[in-house]
Amino acid sequence: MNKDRCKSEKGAKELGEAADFLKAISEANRLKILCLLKNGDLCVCEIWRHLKLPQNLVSHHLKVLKDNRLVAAKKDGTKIIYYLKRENFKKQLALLERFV
Amino acid sequence: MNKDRCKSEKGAKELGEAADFLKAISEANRLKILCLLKNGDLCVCEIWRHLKLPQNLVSHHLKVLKDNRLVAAKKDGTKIIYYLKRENFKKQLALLERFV
DNA sequence: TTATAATATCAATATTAATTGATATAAAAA
DNA sequence: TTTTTATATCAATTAATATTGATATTATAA
Repeated sequence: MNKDRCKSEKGAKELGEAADFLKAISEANRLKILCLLKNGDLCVCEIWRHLKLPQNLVSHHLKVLKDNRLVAAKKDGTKIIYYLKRENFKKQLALLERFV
Repeated sequence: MNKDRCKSEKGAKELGEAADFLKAISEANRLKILCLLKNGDLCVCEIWRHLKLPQNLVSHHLKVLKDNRLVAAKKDGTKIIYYLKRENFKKQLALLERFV
């Protein structure tokens, strides 16, 4: 069984979710953000410093990651600290592995 | 060491490659093609039958996968049989794991 | 040889995503 | 209170990708 996962209806939905996850991480700058956050939480200005992109573009990429629940943010005074949502990341990876 | 992979020059190049790989597989129909091919090699017309997309669009998606060396094709009479390049797939996955 | 089946390519359009520039918000510092 | 710092949002533009329709190619079958 499970041989036809990619043909079933349920499979089609999960396959779409897996594709969404992949879209979220398939951009070099976002991949770099994830990579940076692996080594510790960072505020936007630090991420911005590493990426060498306009600040609003960094905000945009962070939003994509946040909308996909791969990162989350917490307030620290005037700064916003971003951190990895490792468990969601793993969950998505596990879903992906059912297809490829 | 390796703590700063995502900050180095070399890291940047590999990160771009990882992103390309992810782009190639981050489309639901292509993901489905990969999934179908896991269960065995298929000619275009069979893939086409499963995907329910126009034939030329299927050809397009196959080309994207082929350009990224995730699948390859061999001739069998009038048919073209596509098959997974498992070793390349694994290689790309391994590269990805260095970042995330 | 002509017709058909299987596949690819090409140009045009549509859709989606990234980038830019300007502006808004909120907290902290002066 | 005014200014500055940190961040987000919004609208406009550009760039990338997917989709469509038409046509080319190649091998086989009639």
